[in-house]
Order: sequence, then structure tokens, then C-alpha cells
Amino acid sequence: MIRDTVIEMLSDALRRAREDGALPPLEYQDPAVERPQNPEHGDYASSLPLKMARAARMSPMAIADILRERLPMREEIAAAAVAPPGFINFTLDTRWIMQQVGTVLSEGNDFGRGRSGAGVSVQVEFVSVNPTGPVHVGHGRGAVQGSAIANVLAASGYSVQREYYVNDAGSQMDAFFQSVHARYLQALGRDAAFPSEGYHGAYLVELGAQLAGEYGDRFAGAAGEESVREIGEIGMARMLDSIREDLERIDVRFDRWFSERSLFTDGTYEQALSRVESNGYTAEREGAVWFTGTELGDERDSVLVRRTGAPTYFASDIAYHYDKFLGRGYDRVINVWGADHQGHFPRMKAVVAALGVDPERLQFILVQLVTLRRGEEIVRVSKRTGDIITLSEVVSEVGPDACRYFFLARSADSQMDFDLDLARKEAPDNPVYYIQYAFARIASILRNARDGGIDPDDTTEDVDYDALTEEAEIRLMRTMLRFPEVVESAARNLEPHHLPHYAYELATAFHDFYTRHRVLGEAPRVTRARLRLAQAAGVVLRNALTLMGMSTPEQM
RNA sequence: GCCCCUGUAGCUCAGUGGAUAGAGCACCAGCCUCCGGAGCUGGGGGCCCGGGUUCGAGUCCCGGCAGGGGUACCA
Repeated sequence: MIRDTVIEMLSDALRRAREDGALPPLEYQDPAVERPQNPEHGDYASSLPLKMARAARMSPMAIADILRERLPMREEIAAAAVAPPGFINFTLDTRWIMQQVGTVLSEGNDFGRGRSGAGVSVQVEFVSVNPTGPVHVGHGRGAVQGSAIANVLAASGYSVQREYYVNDAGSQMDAFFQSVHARYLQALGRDAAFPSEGYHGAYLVELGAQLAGEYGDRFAGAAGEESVREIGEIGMARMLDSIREDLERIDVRFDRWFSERSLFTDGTYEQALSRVESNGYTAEREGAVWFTGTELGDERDSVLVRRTGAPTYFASDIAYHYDKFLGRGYDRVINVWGADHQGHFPRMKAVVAALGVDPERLQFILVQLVTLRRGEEIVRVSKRTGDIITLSEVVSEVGPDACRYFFLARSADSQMDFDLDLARKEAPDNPVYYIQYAFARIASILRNARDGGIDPDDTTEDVDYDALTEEAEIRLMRTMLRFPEVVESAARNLEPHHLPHYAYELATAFHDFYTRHRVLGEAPRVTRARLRLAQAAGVVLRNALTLMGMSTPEQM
């Protein structure tokens, strides 16, 4: 990345200045390279002199001059200028910039990929909706965020595993099984009491009817535990199928669906708890087993095993994280959780520490809640009443691409409004279409070129990129060159919301170029070069959209 | 009460401690003999309040105010 080049140049200059005594020997400082917002300040800028001034007991301008004189030359950089009060501004060489059209094209799908995560395994766990009901919009946001985080990590060289934790154990499953059984019996015309803690959603009435239609009264005979369990298992499998289908519509897929129940059948649960116990973080009180998280900085101790002998969901989580770190040995684990679980974060950090694992290896992404609106009216999301807006409904209304774009464009930790009326009404005006339209326009130009007997993919012919000298052309290419840095930064900060904003900017740069200049029908030398430029823009747009999980339509 | 997240333009949102705070929508005014006008150009408007740290604060710290979430032997 070019940014790394600039950092290298500064580090070299700093070392030389120390060696020849122009600057005092100070401890290492980050060269503080950033992208200035004002284009007059160049492509990159460093405020290192300002930061060093105090410790060096010198004026920032003097330090800047000393460093600038010692900067090694690089072909990418045309100029490095000192600017008050003590910046060093770097400007890319225009001809070098345009040569990069060829680089982008030859790297193709790999353009934007990095190696910062090479050799590191990371697990991203997200969605993990209880298999007791459909995925609603709030879950959809977490799904989109989680999948995009996994995508940018993979693009940065990490070995990524995408996982869905299936809560198929515990008391809520019992309630679900009984609910399914009751709806099933009701569908058969039997008198069945609905459990008070049951799931009242209409989707279970449908499921009950469906199961009744398929299985008749096979599970209706004895109202014993067995038939409840059997029909319940079938119901859960159906729920999971529909959850998987809903998520696939928005390009969310998993490497593994991890069963909570398996933790109890394969011995993980016992191993995990005995490790916490042998490390001295359990205590028996009032007939229950507690995790003494307060010793590790948690707010309060928590129950692991109830007085009844049944483990809490928290005990499952300990076993699950034991498996993540000590069983499967991921270097990093990222949990994308909804805001309604935020109270659980510090406890899980404490648990990981209690297992003897560095808690820094566990990170949480807090995905804030989605407020759903239809115009002025706020739509309440409640599983109890069954009055829920499902992800599936939203996707049907606004389409998968718009759904992903909107969920991705807002940072995870701020609450967002999702106005269904607006999203639907303004669909043609959407940023989504703006970006995809840029891609379609490029595809159209390439089609026209082929019709006119020019093969854009013919790499045997030399292209003279010096033919690209227009401002809009350079601006477009500059924007493309930022892409690897956007990906890297999204991965480093686990902030995928930069991607849609970048894609929008890139589309703008292309639309601007497109309206100012013609590609086809110019002098052959110019047409050749512009065709490649447009093609390269298409490559970067496609790479960006792919990371976002959005489609790349060649025609709209 | 305590803990967490958020307060930036009329609305929805960006903004790795840097140099004149950006988009979209909405509003107003312009641009099609030419590769797709789902496009382009221009305009008005903004950092919740008060302290502090810093050469420099929308960004960090403290205290308010406001909105949301959490605070179970539920998940």
C-alpha cells in the first residue's frame, strides 16, 4: 500500500536525522500518516514534526525541514512539501498514478486484498438467532454487519471461520417444543392448552398446520413427553431451514452451524467447567454453582448451575468459548451480538480470563437495535405478540441489495431508523442504484467496445496510459487507489460501514468522468487508455460490492 | 440507582487528535445533435450544554442534559 511507502520514507528520514545528529535520539514515534481532507495538502500528510516538537525541543517547522531533506526518493511520490505549522505533505506522481490502471487490471479480483492478517485464524460468530422463530430486521442488521466483517477480514489475509451458534438446548427450547405441539394439536382440531411461556407468533400456527398436514395425528396420540419432543425437533429443524433461507437471500452464509446441545453430549461442558473450577473461579452458594467473576473485574457473580441442577445459558457460553479457544484454538474470536446482550460482554471477558485465555483475544461487536418505522408510525418488534417485522418481509419490500447497503452503511454501535415506506418509495433514488448504475454503465461501454471490434481484454496490445491526463481521469484513479486502504482499515477496526461510503465515492468519480469524457470514438490511443481505465473502475467497484455482499448487475 | 451505546445540516447518516467538518434525501437554480439522464453542475444551511487535557478537540477526560439498551437460578 502506498501509505506504507510513505511511512517507510518517514521512518528512513527519521533514522538518518538521528544518525547524523540533526535530531536528538527520541524513542520511536508513529509517523502519523493520514489522508488530508483538503486536496491542496496532497495525497498523504504527516504531522510527525508537530508531535515530536516538544520532546525534541525544536520548532515543528525546523523538524519538518530536517525530515524532508532526508526523505528517500520513491517513484510514486512526486513531491514532499513542508507546510506550516509543521506538516509534511506528499503528492503522488500523476504519471505513476495512471500507470496503476494496469496494476489494477492485472490484480483483478485480488486488488484490495492485503496480508495484514496472514497466519492468524479468526472466528466470527454472528446472528445466532434462537431457532424458536424467524429472523427479524434487527437480526438482519447483525447478519449483514457480521458477514461483512468476516469478508473484510478474509480479504486482509485472515483465516476466517463464520459460525452460527444454535441455541438448541435449555428452557426456551422446551417452551418452543410445547408451543409447536400445541399448535399442531390445534390444527388437528384437538383441544390443546397453549403454554403460558410459549411462542405466540402466527408463524407457529402456520407451522402447526403444516405439520398436521404432513404427519396427520402421528404425534397426537399420547400427549406424553415423547411426542412433544419428536414434533418439537421437527419444528426446530423447519425453523432452522427457514432461518437459513432468509439469510441466504441477503448473501449471509456460514461455515458451521454449531449446536449448543453438542457441548453437553461430547464432554466439552464438563471440561470447561472443571477448568474454571480448578482455576478457582467457582463457588457453591444456596445450592447453586456460581462463577466468581467479581474476582476478575466483573460486576457480579453469576449462576452457572441452578439449584435444580440445570445449567444456565451462561454455563453453555463458557463451554462454547472453551471450545472456541482451547478446543479449536482460534487466535481471535469476534462475537457480533445485539445490544440486548451487552450486559453479557464483561462477564464473557471474565470467563475467558478464568479459562486462562488472554481476554484481548475475544472481541465483541455491539450491534444496536433497529427502530422500524412506516412513515411516522413506529413498528414495535415483539416476539410475544407475534407482531414482528421479519427480515424476509423487509427483503421482499426493498430488495436484498438495498437491505444490505442500509444495514452496512451505518456504524454498528449507533441506533438506526429503518423507514420501510421511505426505503420502498425511494428505491429508484437509492445509493444502491447509483453505485450499481456506475457498474452497469461500465459494462455497457465494454459491450459497445466489443460490438465495435475492440477487445477490452486484449492484453497483447500496449496501452499508453500517458494518454490519461484529464482531471476527472486522475481523480477516478486516485479514488481507486484508496481501496486497499479502505479494506485494511475496515478489517483493523472491524468497521465495515466504510465500504458503502467508499463505493459511493468511487461511483461518483466514475459518473463524473463519464459525463465529462467519452471513452469510445476518440483517438485510438485515448480510447484504448480510457477503456482500460473504465474497466479498472469496474474491477474495483465489483471488488467493493462483493465484499459488501451486493450484486454487480451488468444491466439494470 | 449502577453499567453500556448514541447525540454532527430540516431528515437519515459519514468523519483513523490535525490545516476551510462531508454525503444522500428534501428545497432552489441550471445541463441531453454524443458510449444508458437510475447521470452531471451550482446554491443555502450544522458539531446537545459546561469544564479540562493538548501546539491543535466533532474526535480524548470529567460533569450535566436528552434518546435507546442492559441490570434474573430467562436467553
